[in-house]
Amino acid sequence: MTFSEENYLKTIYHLTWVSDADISTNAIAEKMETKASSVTDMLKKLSEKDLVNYVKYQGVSLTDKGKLAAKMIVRKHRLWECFLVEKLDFSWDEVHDIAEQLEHIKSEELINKLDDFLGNPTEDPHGDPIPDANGRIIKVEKQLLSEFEKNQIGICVGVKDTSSDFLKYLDKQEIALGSQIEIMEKESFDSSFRIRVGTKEITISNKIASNLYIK
Amino acid sequence: MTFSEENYLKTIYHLTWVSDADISTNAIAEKMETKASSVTDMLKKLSEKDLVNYVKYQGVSLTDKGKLAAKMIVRKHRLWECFLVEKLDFSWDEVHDIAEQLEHIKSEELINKLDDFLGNPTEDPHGDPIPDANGRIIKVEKQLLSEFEKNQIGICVGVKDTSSDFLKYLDKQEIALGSQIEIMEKESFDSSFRIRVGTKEITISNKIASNLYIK
DNA sequence: TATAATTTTTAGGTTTGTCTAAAATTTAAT
DNA sequence: ATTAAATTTTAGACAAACCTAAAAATTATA
Ligand SMILES: [Mn+2]
Ligand SMILES: [Mn+2]
Ligand SMILES: [Mn+2]
Ligand SMILES: [Mn+2]
Repeated sequence: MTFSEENYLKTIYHLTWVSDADISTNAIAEKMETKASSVTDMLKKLSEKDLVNYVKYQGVSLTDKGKLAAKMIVRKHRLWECFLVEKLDFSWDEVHDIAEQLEHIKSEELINKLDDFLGNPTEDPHGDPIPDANGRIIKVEKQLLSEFEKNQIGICVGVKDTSSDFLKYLDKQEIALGSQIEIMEKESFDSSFRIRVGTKEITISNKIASNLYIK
Repeated sequence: MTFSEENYLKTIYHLTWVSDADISTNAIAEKMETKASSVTDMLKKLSEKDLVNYVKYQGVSLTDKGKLAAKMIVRKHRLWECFLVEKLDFSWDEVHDIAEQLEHIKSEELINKLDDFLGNPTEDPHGDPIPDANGRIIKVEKQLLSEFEKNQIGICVGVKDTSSDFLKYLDKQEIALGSQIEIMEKESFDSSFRIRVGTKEITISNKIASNLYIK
């Protein structure tokens, strides 16, 4: 399996995670910053290899084989991110691009030993679940902070947007995974929030609140 | 720089390490298990990028720029081998192929943090020197066991052949880096050796002796 | 439902790195 | 110094992964 094939599978997997329906050629092209015609070429190839169910003009979905392959790539990506943060002291906004490279290293033994070395973590530095060696995922129920109401209290357990910009903003506001967050006020006009993080009280926009997972 | 370009540079570097003279197209082709015509194509490209000095029909050598690039790849290869052996508990005969992949991961910060994490080792699991971040190498003088004479005593500090077969043979004979080796007898007929490793006394062929570095 | 807009596919082309076969050059052997 | 052998380069082709432009199919709109 080539890097390119792996990247397509992973993209289809991620798009399916949020929508669940069949994925369109254009959705893949946009996410991968490539052209629709290139996507069509690749879908034919992946279909040939029984990694996706593809019907011309009708969108695409992963086969069981394709889904497992995609999960193994995601597993590698997230385990490497853990390694970078926990062992090499990278911050959570620096690891994604390096993990994009490391996720393509081919060795089952390597990834399983890395998993053990890290103490078999179930979540990566952004709160996303790590599939085990068989592709099983422990799904933790979590809500967006934006769906919370006044006086509710929760723990920050994940981020939806994992861009460096957003993560650095959270660092600045001292919001991290595990932080306790209390809703002090929800402004009805713009759906912004006044929240308490630890001892500090701050105001965050709805856009921020829509990218923080709370439990 | 592509994987392929990096592999060519590394190969030229390794061939130069042993012979020092200009490297022939065929020598590269043989080492990389590819065709001479492919090598010619690549040499033109590397020459265009000022990574090698290439004169048609006359062989090739690395420029300073090319040599530094090659050293950085070797640095990555050997640091990853250290990581695999020391942190993930791989044995020294299992790490080369995985390191062949890992050496192409692009991130200066990653490799320097890995270097620190490992305690800035100067040698990899096979006794080969690890270039530092500036490309400097600490060369340790070492001789082949085959050049030793009766009654001499030394410490095994490296292997010339790093094939899995050879390394497994050494494991079986309980010869490892750091083992003390004493020449009990040198057979003039076939240049085989009777040696003592620790408490055990064994006979090794000249071929084995020609692949063990002693200090 | 006919037409317009959008999406998707096809057709044909480019780049990278490989190959085979033939030509050019160098090296070795009379 | 020729000729023969080996090495190296060139010429032309191919697969992978991408592209642009045009055609086909689907979806939305009047
Ligand atoms: Mn990531
Ligand atoms: Mn992540
Ligand atoms: Mn190696
Ligand atoms: Mn090594």
